[in-house]
Amino acid sequence: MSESKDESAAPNFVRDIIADDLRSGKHPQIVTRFPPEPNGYLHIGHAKAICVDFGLAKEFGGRCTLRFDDTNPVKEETEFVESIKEDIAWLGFEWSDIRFTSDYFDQLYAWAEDLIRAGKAYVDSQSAEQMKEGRGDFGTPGTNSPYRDRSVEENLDLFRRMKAGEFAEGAHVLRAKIDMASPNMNMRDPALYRILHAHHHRTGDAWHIYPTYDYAHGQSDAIEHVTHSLCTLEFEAHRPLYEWFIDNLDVPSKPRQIEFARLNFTYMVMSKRKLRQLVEEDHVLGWDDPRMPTLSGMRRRGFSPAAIVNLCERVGVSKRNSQVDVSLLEHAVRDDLNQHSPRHMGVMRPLEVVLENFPDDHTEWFEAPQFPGREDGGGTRRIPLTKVVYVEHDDFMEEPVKKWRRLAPGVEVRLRYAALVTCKEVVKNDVGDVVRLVCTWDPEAKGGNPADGRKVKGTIHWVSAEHGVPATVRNYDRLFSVENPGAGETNFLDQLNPDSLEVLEGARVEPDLAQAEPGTRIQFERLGYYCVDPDSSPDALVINRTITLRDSWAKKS
RNA sequence: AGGGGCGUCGACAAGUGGCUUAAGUCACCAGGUUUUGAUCCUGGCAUUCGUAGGUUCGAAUCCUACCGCCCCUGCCA
Repeated sequence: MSESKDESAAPNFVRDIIADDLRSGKHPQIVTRFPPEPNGYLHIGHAKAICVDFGLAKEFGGRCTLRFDDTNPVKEETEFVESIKEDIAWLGFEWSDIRFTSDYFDQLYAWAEDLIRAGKAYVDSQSAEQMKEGRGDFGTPGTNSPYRDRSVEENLDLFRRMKAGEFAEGAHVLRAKIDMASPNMNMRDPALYRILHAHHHRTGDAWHIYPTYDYAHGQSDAIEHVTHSLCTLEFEAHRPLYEWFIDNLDVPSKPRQIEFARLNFTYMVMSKRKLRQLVEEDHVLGWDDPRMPTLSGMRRRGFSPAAIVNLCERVGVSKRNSQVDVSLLEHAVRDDLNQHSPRHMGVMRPLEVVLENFPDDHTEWFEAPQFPGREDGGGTRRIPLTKVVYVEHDDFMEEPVKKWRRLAPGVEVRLRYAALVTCKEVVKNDVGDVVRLVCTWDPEAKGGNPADGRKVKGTIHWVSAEHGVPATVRNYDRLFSVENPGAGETNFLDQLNPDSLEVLEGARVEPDLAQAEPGTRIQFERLGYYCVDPDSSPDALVINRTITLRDSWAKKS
């Protein structure tokens, strides 16, 4: 059991730390937490954090709590709480508890008074601008606030009145009394509480002061007995402060903060600001637009949770700022979909083919495996062949290039699983477009196996004109056309890929797809992986292309 | 400028003084199988670990200096 786990789990420094702590007996069991701020949708970057936080807890038999970091009522909404829960569950993880930092507001407040009584916090009445000036610079130490030496009594009185709502926003702020000359800016008397007369999504109007992230996070971890508080690199400089609170307060446990690099991909933007801009300025159709790197977008696109979890394991955990090649994501998606998506045929741009020697009004049925690669075929589906079929327009070339293995005048190809046909005639319209092919079929080669054993190189997909079901297919491609959207002086919006969405209204697909439920993931053979969109209905199929199959032929040409 | 991090193949990433004349994955290249030009299989792909010195019988791993990149001056998280 543990051996197979070791094989799949690549070593990383966080795993090492946890394993050491467990081995040494520092902790009998580990506790982690995933602490999203409920102010937006989760994206693929969060998926990595989820895999690390929940995944490591699961792997080592510990627990992970889901804690909404709701210390800023002006930015947070309940709507996001639900979508975050849905996304985590979709990825397959279970939280041991759901908590909110706001659950701890009373305790946090009590600790703040403790700090004041210990002479380690004070109410500053400077303006934000004055505080900024007093903070100094990277090179120069800050200066103490003129309010820094207020008495404990005065501080307590002021702080309580802040809490009671007696002051305007910005009038006062509670600060830790640490060191205005610290080379670490975070230690120059950081703010603990600010006055905010805002309605909180959970505590309503009960509070007029709210704790800052720095003041709330570590203590919340301590309350939950978190052993390993895993976060991203930008919090590294906050760790001394995190520890200062833990050391100066009577907290129930001593969590350890460990930072690791966030996940970035080529051809993507991940910042909340940019994602919001894409949605609000209508560059995409919403937060769950299949081109978005949000988990809801990827879900709608057809990415499977297993693919995303596998990807995170492949990417690993380190402290290096890095940007992962999207091809790694694409590989993870194809790898999982290849194993789990039943095969079907669908013609994106239909070209009519008439089998002239095929009996009129006749339907020939064939059985085709759902998973041709598997030994047992993974089950079968039935597909009808009729006199008129559609093939992919791209699969015909009047003047074939060298090494062409598809339809062309005089050439014989296989209609996958069904027949061998030879192109006899090309019919064009007034402007010279090919509108129809007249072919013959070999009645002796049912299923596509020639009686004489002759080699037929090309196999193409097709759909019966009579039985095929019309569908709208939405082909998605990467949202940006450059590896680093917005790098340097450029505006990322100028680098949107104009072809990120292509809508095909006239596709025809196998009849057994007519009743497919939204969310159904399939492969259209020779094309790619697809997923039935939520917009789909039995009389108006809408299918999203998740990702194409690899195509070494297209690459060559 | 001060502080905190990080630099191993095109992209991720193992490795923490000898079993490494540096794992694995993606990408890429070359073959094979194939009723998906898919999958699958095989082979190739860093004499070198940011650079320069040093310690050592022996260094990607230790020391020194230098170079580069990222983060930090919100009453955001």
